[in-house]
Amino acid sequence: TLGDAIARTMRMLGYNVLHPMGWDAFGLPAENAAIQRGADPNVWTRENIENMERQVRLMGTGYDWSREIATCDPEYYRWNQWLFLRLYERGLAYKREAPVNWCPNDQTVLANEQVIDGRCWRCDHAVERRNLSQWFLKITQYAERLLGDLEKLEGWPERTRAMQRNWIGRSEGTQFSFGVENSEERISVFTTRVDTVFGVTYLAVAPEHPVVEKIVTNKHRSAVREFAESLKSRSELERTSLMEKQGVFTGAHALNPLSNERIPIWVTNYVLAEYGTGAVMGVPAHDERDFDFARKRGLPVAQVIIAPGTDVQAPLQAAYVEDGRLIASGDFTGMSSARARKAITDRLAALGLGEAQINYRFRDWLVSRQRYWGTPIPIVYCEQCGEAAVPDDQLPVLLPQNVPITGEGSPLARDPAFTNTACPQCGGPARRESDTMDTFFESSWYYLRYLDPHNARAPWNPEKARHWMAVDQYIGGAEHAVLHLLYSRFFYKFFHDQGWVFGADEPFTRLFHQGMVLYNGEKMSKSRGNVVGIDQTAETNGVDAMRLFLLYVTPPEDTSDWTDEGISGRVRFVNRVWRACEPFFDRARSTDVRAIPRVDTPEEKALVRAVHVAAKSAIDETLSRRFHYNATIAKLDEYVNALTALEQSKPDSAAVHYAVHALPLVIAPFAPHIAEELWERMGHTASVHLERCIEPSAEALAVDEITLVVQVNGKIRARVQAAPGITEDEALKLAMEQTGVQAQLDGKEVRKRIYVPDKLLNLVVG
RNA sequence: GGGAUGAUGGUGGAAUCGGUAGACACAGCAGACUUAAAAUUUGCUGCUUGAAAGAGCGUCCGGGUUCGAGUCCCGGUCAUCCCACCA
Repeated sequence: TLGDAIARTMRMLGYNVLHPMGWDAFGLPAENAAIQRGADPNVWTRENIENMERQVRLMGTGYDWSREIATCDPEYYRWNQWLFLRLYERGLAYKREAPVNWCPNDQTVLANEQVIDGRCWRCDHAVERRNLSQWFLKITQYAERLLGDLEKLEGWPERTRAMQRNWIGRSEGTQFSFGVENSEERISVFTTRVDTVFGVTYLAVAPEHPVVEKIVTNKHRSAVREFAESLKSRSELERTSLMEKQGVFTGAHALNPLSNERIPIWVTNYVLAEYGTGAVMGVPAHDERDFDFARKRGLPVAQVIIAPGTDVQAPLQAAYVEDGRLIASGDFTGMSSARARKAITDRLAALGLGEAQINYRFRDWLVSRQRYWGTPIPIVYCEQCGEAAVPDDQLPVLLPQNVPITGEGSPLARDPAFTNTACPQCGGPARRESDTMDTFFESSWYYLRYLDPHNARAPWNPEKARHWMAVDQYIGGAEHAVLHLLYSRFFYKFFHDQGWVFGADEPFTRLFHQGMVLYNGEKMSKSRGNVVGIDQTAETNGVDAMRLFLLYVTPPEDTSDWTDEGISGRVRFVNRVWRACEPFFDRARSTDVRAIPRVDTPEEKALVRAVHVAAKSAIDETLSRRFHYNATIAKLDEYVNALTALEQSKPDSAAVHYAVHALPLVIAPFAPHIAEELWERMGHTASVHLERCIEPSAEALAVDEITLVVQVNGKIRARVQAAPGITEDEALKLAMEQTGVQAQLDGKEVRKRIYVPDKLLNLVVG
């Protein structure tokens, strides 16, 4: 509804608006329906699209249906496969074994972005860690650009940019290695606080770290294994948030490369295998986690940083994590933390042991799924040639029909008709990849397909992208901040690098997050059984009243609550509009809506003004990209209230004629049905939606009289009516006549006067 | 722990630049119309005080800047969202 009101207003302002609609149709809901009711996902999805499209059309949304797309259509997903192969050719899609998120309920792996607080974004089931060989997209190669270009996205909400910044999680530090005593092994660590390196009293290593097996002493081997096993059975959720810091000694020691101190190596549960190097230097004096762990394990605390201005210290009661000045740090003693970080990194680099390093918290995007209802990944595995791409001329790799879906294991893997194929290189027997793509793959580029939806030779024509892109106004929920909106930026930058799109390398110039719609304070969902029957509500209240209500309850970025009482105000409004116009139906085209009528009385003048105030509000809210149509609709209320009132007393007034005939034009973007009906009944033959909107006129917006606020010492003491443009002296004269003002002045001297023309006069007295 | 955003009547909200706080609507109350109800319509509706005119208070709390603060600054509380044993 919001997008439609924007598109309609822009169109009536004379812009060429592309307002398309498509269906993100692959994904788990269809597959789950198949499991639960034995439905064919294909049929189920088509039925859903049909029903949703019917409802969207019912709401009077003016999409360009000739550009409609559905991602489950082979016409669409063949280009998914095509794009996947381009990424593959350029090394941006790769298969690798790695610890990944596994949802045991949905029986598939998930991207990190799809794990919310350790749970599956779809079914809320706790996610497990598994080592699996999976397809990834190298989004981390674009980390720096994805992060840096956030600054350029001034049309995006700050919170979304902050979320992406958080998610990318850049951190600058130093990576360097410790030698292991009596071993050739070295253990690399990453730290942002290399200035604390002389305070290292132990090394902490993740249990999965490959070095563990190599360095653990026989005496400690069984304890370490037992510890690692005990962690394996726990979900990531338990490991991170619910468990205390634990650890076991490996029996091995490392050597601090700068101090040559001998330090114990521990395996701990609080070091993550996937971040940084999987190993951390333990500095209890200057890191809260390390302090906590050292205390539990009786490890020494060695302070090497002191707060500026202090010198000797009692034993630390808590970690001192601030920057400061180095002590007991060899050559570096006395330096500030900032200087020391650079100097120590340089020294480590000179020794060939390390270097400055930038780490990102986010990982490559895991795109393969062990599910049926998605785009097949166009790769085959040949016994002779290994992994091979499906050639472009064999696309699309069609998703087979009538595959049994049980919810156990990958459906495609069990379908020999699908998996058995010939190797595109040697022609020998080969097996197709049975995983499908994450649905976010499709949704990362669909906006480009809208430009060229029926192109059979390419996903889109670059010249069309040159003409239309980037998207001027993107509307979507905030829940996609680190999913769809990040992936799309990545894809678009890739397309830009390939020369498939031009100009800015960002797909969405302006982004607006629309709030959710609640029903009586509850989230609408099928599982709660409280989805408002659109058909039924439309039946009782009318579509235009629904549209108006959705825009009116709350500013569009906020969560709105659908209440059955609330909509009655809009139903009344629509009825009032009709009643106000009804008497004019038979007086066809009696008024030129482009000519502002001459009026005599203040009431008539006020009505003409109300028309222009409302028209201006719609335009201002649109062009300012604020979209607070709730304020615009309030002004429509005032417009119609003024019209109804004057129609009672002076039904033949030129102002009433004007206001009646202008009304369809002003409400057209918000209540398109009644607007069209009224327009026709007033004798117009062409659609109101092809008209230009009413251009706000300064003359019509001008007022004859203003209310001047008179303050004494900043407190309001009187309000006086005056003509606009009144001079300060005249205003003062008027003000002094007011008894309330005189009482406050009480003969005191006016020290200062502040005059805001046509608004306010403030008298400051001693 | 870090980050972002917010807090205005019984309710949703308005006040876009520092200049009339509460527009507009919902709910409520009282009246008109009606046999009655619905619909429609008129009036009232931030709090305290007052018969009224009016006066005082009032935008989460405490400070500050300013002639003037819902709006700007500092400190705090609470709420929502994001990240988080990220080294």
